Amino acid sequence: VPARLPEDELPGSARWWLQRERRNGRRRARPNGITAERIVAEAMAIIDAAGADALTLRRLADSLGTGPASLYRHVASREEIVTLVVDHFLEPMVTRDGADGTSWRERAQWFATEFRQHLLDHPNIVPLMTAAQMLGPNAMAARQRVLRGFIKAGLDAEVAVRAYLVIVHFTVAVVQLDARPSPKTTAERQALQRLFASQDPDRYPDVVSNADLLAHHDSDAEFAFGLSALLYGIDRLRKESHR
Amino acid sequence: VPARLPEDELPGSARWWLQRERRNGRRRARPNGITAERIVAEAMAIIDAAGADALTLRRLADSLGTGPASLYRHVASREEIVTLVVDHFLEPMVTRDGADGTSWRERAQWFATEFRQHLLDHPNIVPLMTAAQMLGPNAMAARQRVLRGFIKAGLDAEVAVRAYLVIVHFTVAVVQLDARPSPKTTAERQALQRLFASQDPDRYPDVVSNADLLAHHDSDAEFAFGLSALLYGIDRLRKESHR
DNA sequence: ACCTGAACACCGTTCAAGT
DNA sequence: ACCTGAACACCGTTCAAGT
Repeated sequence: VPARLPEDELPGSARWWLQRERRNGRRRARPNGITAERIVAEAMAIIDAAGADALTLRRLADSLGTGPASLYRHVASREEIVTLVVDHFLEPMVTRDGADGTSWRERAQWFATEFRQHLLDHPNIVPLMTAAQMLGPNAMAARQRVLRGFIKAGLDAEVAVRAYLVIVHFTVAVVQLDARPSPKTTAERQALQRLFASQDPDRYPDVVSNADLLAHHDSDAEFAFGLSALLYGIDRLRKESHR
Repeated sequence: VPARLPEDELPGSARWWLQRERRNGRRRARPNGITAERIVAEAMAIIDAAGADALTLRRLADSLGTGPASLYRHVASREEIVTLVVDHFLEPMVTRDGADGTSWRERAQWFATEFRQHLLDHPNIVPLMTAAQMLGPNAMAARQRVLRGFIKAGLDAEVAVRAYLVIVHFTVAVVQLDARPSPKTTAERQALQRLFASQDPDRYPDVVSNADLLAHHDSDAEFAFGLSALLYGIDRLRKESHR
């Protein structure tokens, strides 16, 4: 069993990111073509293609034409690679933009929708977002972009921060619960409907009689509904704080 | 590499639960005191105490006084154990009740709050909820209880189902993103504040100037806010469908 | 017939030996 | 000084050998 670092030194924690510069100064000798960046990019490709479980240091090293031991010159652990992959994944959220010169609600709608789409485009990354705290450089840049947009559109800083947090959490959340192992193919939906319908009608009458509704739940609609409810709520908050 | 079952045979999927009875009929000889139930209860105890990563078949077998191979007489894989642990965890949600004879909003508030508290009481289980589809017997019973309550309180079946789904998803989601590896100790909060404050003020001015707000985000408040926004939204939905 | 010790095919990580 | 093959201490799972 490897000695465990103090909790807050875990890759991805605030302290870990804070000390990253110093650590990287020490490390990072002249490599033989392999860099942390190439490792992270390749790791993300493997995860995208085959899922997080398939990300093996042996397979990753293979893709890069070395042995697993060589990776440790650029990266401290598998956990660190995953942390860096999550930040790498967030990179497009920095540059993408639209919704300029519009209301904060339109901006929020745009941001949430584009973020959700990016998550849906990389379903194998989604489970990793749970453990991630989104404190890397790309996460910071994306955070700045969204906060700036909200503030420019007239939100108080405090409301902007709360709006940002609740929207990010809600979006990751809904995608997460929706991008679960069994994708909703027609066959899977039917199995789900059958499972609900086959329950004991004496014990679970409402599950049985609503089997269709429960099985055919539309995640796009749920996202749209939840988001609009949250934005509506934030708007009420905004009006209170303006008074 | 073990041959991979078809996707929908994965433990926890609708098909898997549907075929469980048949499968269990075949298995389940007279054991020597070890049962699937004892395995699941002990597995949950280990996860509660030491986290999901600590759930090792060797350690689990040790706790039960056997070798790892013996577990395979009662259970097909580690994955199956985890699936059963999640359903076992949901058991208290079946029996707990309050808020009888009240409005659907009070019931929803009660249910969401008690569910969140149960999740917060078992933080090491929370990450497992992501992959879980909550289709086991206890999940079914809890589903029935909540739907029944909503319908009794006057909601249409369709609105009740949507309300149930969005509340469950939102609750798991917010707890999930909040129960992340680094619990929010004072020290961790300070590190977080320092991280935001130490960003480049030219590139991330709004992150730097709002470091305090970003770091001191209150998850109880966020949950309360999000939930009330969702309930308000459902109420508008309800009024539309009643018209 | 039931149970399980020992083995198999993997892991992430370390470190001494090579260049 | 840098790099990495080989080894270490683990996994989940299987199966032949024991009772």
